[in-house]
Amino acid sequence: MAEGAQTIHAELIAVLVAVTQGVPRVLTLADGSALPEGPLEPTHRSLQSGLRAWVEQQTHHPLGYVEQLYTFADQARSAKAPPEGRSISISYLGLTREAAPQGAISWQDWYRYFPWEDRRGENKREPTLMEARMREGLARWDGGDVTRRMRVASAFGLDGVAWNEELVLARYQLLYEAGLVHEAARDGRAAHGEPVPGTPMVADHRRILATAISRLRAKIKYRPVVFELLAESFSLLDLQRCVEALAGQRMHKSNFRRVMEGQNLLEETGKFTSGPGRPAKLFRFREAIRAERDITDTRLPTVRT
Amino acid sequence: MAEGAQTIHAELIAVLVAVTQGVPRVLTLADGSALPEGPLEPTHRSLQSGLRAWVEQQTHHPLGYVEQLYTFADQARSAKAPPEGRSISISYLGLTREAAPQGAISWQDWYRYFPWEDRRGENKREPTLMEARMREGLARWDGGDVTRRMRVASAFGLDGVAWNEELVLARYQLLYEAGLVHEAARDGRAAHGEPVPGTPMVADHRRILATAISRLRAKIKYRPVVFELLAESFSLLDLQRCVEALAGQRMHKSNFRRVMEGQNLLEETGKFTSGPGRPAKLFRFREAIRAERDITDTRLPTVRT
DNA sequence: CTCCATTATACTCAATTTGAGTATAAATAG
DNA sequence: CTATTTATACTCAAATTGAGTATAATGGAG
Repeated sequence: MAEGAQTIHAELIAVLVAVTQGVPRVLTLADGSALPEGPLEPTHRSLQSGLRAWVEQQTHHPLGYVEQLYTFADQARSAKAPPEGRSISISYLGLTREAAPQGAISWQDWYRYFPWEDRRGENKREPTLMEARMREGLARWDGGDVTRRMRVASAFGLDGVAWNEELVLARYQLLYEAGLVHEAARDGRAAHGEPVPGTPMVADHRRILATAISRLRAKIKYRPVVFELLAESFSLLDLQRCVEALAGQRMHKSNFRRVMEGQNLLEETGKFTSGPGRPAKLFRFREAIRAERDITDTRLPTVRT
Repeated sequence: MAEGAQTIHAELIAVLVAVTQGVPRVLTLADGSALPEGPLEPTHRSLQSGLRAWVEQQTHHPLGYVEQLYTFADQARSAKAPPEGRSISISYLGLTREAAPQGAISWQDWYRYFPWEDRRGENKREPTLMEARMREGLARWDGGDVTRRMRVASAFGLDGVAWNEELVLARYQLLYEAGLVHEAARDGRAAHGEPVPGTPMVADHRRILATAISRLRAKIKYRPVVFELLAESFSLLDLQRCVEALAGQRMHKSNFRRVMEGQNLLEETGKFTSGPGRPAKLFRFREAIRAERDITDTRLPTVRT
């Protein structure tokens, strides 16, 4: 940080999220191994508008909410960069609804990349087979070191620490350091056991995805952004299922209702669902909320049913 | 976002914060009108390490905590950029302790730029003269428009809405739109009254500072980062004063103690303060916490004494 | 040495918010 | 018309919060 400019190559990377029938999905290149990215065009007024334009052209669907995630410029990233310069990647999180993918892109269940992050199926708290294997590998890595052991415990909710669904990145990072994800082997790290299940991605894309999930899981707790993922009108259960899909955790039904209804975020449409069981009221988000998304608080109840 | 690279100029901008005797301060160029910035050097391994190196060289003081804030690339910013290309600015928030400034830099009270953000002095909730003037200007701007009026109310805590200290950026943005800060006039916006008190800064530096304050005020509530601003050992009152300085709000003493002591973040040093009044226990932050900053939760009590 | 101003620390208590249930209502499928 | 399914309404104890009051330990003034 002193004098002189240099040639720099800038790319945008997008993590586009949709939730379809209880499955949180992310837009990827066709085979699911990479996030969509492309160079920053001179024609774009701003980063945000550049990204918006590109996404809407690709997906033919409006992009509801966009948020900047992180900017990377490590030299490790500059493989594709000009010889003398370096490459900067600016990543974004975008919320949208799923549309038929065009061309070489496809929607993938994000838990495909992070199977351990989906805890909606768990009942009596018997660890899954996968969890058991993961713990073994991590234990082999900590090898009794107290600091390491504590990091593992607080990230994965062991030794009496509660599971925190926001720590997606911390968990991925730890698995990477322990050599338990494929990317670690690829980057030449020592492994401490079989890789944990979960599809790898190109370069650091899986880490970027983890960052996005962390951010989103945190954000839905205090800002009304979930509604960008839902249809125009929805029942309280639809809303709950959507939140649960993102958080990877089941929630208490009555409490969820109580919290949501007490916040003046929703208004009734006057219509009802049909189908098996008692019809549910359909709601929509109050339009004023959308305009003040950045200012309006939201609360969500915590875990389990 | 399609093909072709271009020449891009990248800069780092730092918002360095320290708290000295109840005053939150920010490192600026000597006259206080700009934040320190400089081009990204090819020698830096990563953005973060580049910033760290630069800051430590300038201030001769270690930089405790660093966090990326936001990356801008609006064409409005590219005045200094190469003719055909554009300029990207990556901004950072850093926490440190104040040291004698070297060369052309100086520490400034951040409330100098945002006088309305300091509400520690307020007692009976009679609006300040400044506040009254500000409200007038904002009312002139909303001109009865319901949406505008609501934005103002929720950002500034009017019409029964509670003041939210995190909305620093929203408030600055609103004042800018209403033409009530100097930068607005400079950029050729229509004014709706006298500019509100508060020193302007070059380009969008004041907005960046607002972003930093927002982030920091939010962060101290859930991550243990305050201790980067405190001396090695401190009393509970020192800690409280530091948090209050950042939040711009006074807090309830007993409740502050209760929350801080119930969290296992602190450990006693065995020493005590001296001076007027009963000596206070001196604490330090548990070292393990520093290592797991990104994982460990913190809670803070809310407002007022 | 005593009293006072000053700050620290310990308790108290009501109001609210949470977590976890149970009970009742309104549909559809056979 | 009965079982099944989902929605919605209540209940209740535990925990957390907001706002105080009471007591303890200093240094300084007289």
